[in-house]
Amino acid sequence: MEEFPKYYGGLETESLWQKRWEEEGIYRFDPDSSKPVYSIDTPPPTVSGQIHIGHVFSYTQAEIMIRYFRMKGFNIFYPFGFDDNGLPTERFVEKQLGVSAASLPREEFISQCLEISKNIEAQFKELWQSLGFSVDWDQLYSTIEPSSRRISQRSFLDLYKKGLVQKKAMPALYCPFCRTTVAQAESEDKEIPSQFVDLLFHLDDGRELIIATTRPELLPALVAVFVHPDDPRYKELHGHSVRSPLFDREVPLLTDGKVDPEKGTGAVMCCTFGDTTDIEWFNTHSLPLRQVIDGAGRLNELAGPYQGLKVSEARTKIKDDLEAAGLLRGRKEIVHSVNVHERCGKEIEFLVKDQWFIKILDKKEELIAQGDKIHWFPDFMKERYVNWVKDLKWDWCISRQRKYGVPFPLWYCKSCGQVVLAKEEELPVDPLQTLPKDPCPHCGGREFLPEADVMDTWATSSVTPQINGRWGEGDDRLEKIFPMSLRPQAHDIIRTWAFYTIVKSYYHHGQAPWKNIMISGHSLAQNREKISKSKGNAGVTPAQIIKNNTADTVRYWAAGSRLGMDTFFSEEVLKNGKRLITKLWNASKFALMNLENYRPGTTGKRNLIDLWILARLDQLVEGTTQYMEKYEYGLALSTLETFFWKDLCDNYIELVKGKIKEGTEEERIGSQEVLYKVLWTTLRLFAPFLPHVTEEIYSLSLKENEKHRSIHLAPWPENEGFCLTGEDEKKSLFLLRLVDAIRKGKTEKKLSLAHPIALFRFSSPWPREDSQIREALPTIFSLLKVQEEAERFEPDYTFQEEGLSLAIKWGEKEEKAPDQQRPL
RNA sequence: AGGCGCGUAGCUCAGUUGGAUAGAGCACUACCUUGACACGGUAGGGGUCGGCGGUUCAACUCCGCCCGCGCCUACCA
Repeated sequence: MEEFPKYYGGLETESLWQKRWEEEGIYRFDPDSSKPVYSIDTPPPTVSGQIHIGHVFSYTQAEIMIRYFRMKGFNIFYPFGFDDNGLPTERFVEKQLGVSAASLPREEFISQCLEISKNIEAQFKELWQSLGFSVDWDQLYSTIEPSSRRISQRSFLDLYKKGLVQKKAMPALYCPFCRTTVAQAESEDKEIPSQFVDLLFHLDDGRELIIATTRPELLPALVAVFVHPDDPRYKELHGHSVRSPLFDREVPLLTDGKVDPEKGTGAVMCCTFGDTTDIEWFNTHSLPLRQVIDGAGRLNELAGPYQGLKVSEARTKIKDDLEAAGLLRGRKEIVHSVNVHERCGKEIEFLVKDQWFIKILDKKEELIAQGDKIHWFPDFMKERYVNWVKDLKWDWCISRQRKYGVPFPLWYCKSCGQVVLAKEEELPVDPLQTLPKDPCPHCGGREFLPEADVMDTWATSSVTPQINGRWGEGDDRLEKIFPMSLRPQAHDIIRTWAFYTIVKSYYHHGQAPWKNIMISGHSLAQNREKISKSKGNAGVTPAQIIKNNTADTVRYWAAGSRLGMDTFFSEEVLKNGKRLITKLWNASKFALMNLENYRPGTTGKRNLIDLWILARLDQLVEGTTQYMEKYEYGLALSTLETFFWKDLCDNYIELVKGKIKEGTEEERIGSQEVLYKVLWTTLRLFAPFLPHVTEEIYSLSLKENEKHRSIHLAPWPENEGFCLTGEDEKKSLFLLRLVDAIRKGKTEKKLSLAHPIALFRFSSPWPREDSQIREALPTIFSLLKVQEEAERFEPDYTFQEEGLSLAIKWGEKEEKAPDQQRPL
């Protein structure tokens, strides 16, 4: 056994172990192993800015579980990846460089993206390593690398051949600022101040009609006016037409039950398009299309004199002109919530564009059924998935009018206009760079137009199981790892990563991508708000927090709440973690001191105290294992912590000291064997949570005997069937009560726990000469300095409760020699 | 407005299928340097379990309504 240092090395020790784990490759996936495979589909973080403590919270919880499964004997496939293409990365790079993508040539912009991504990815990897993550870094992937692009394009071709993706012109969410369409998942709500204005319209017979709107700039896009069919105010107007102010266009007055008579004046403008209701009416009432906003967010020729103005400029100008013409009858300041693009915060418009859509709306039932086949932890998170799918209003639009991303593998034939797909062997292909080798299969044409859009970033990051499984790349990796065992992620991305990945796996393979999904909560900022890049409330960086506290301490914090629950970042909890690590170090050090003359494997005589801790240990193994099986790492840890601190340190280790020092050889070996077993088991139970300190203790002590290369490759402890029942159990608990009672006596009399007890007697429900109790007494007397048991004496202190009474005569405290006193 | 979750000691959180005086850590009080650990130990104070009603022999736990907070979705006339 090596020398056990007085103090634990903390950060330095951690980085040494991180390096050794990596060098020795102990977390590598072994494709030839006969163990059952456990594969993890880790969400590739988006390269779009700095990582914050919330990411650490979520990823650490998963990592703890993965360490558990490794110890349970699984062959772990734990890859890591980065999602480094698409709009999020583009926006990030634009910000970093202070340029817009449009102002740079495509090639140059892409090479800038790649360079900046590489830097960020290096930082990510360093951070994960500094937390001791047991990732197999040989499996590292990025969603922009050629094989990922190929698989992403293969995914598109497969969907195309199955008729699950189609190009169609229909209203889509469009961000004029980013100049691209976006998916429903990329829009979010934002409270924005606005003005509700009353406009004066005239009916065809000259009567007046007031309509309230927040978007007067859409007047040139007016296609109808709606009222509620039962609204008495407007009953007589049914069938008439309405003339719009300023633009002098005549549109029909129609009725629809969706109109809320309470809102505004109960009469509504329907423009193409102001909101989702407009789209609905456009479809249900077959209205004409009048699109006045262009891709740059400016009004077009349909707006007449307002052509070229931005939406916001046009809004002001049109209001001013209406006012001047006496057609604006009222203004009301309001704050309303508006759909904005999550990446830039700018208002989203609905524009009709020719876009590629993956079919969702007519597959909702099947997609919900797939979600149902996955085990969700915690189970209620499934509701969020189901609700999201149920409420979807759009098919999944995957066209992005951007530069950096995976291109569509197709061209359009110039003569017949048909789609010409790339061939499997050409992938990955950039249609802007190359042309089809063969003539158009539809008409034999030889000239082609490339599809210039790129795919939505999620079109790529939704195929992570396929990327990890090298789908279609000519080996059997996919069969080995798919469906993947676990998807770990936070609850905010159920609607994106989880949803899209389920869609893709179901469409490609007819099954859900994972067996289990664990959904973690968020780490909240001090004011109970979600931490997010846009709010800038992330606080201290994770790297700094680890530096200040060690990785094991940060992991302890991350494990400190139940799965799925949001938690605060808390210095307090970090402090507790540090205390635990120190205690673990000290307790191990002391246990090992007491094991110095013990030969592992030998057995001796056990007393009731030994049997009690073994029984508690089995309960602990049972309890923590059950919690881990339910992904309740937090409950497992707190059970473990309570056992370690209360049962092991405060009681067993204290009690066993005397027996090991003063007992017979048989007694000594009996307790040493138990102590060894308890220490080894406890360390392994702590290992997934505190991988560094447990590895360090293990390597300094038990490794010599246990022989596993790392504690993390040792098996998770099993229940060995120890338990105390009947009288044995009652007697063991009695002995612990006896210890408590004596401690209480000393404390009440304000004496040191080491204060000698000159004379002592006690009574129990068992005969005086009960051998099991007798055997355990020297241990207790040694700890509490009981010098002599006596029948008759005048006590200084007595204590009595059900089944236990005792009497004590205090002894004289020995003065310590000055040289024995602890130096300051 | 709908969905999901949360509301337990001053703070951070446990309390698994309803069952005796509701738990832990921090903080607080008193005492104790005990042979690993004062980043320790022993004892103690502190809670109308968000509110109201219901089911039950029994409710922190189940049901209904309400209040507060968070997240997701909807609401742009």
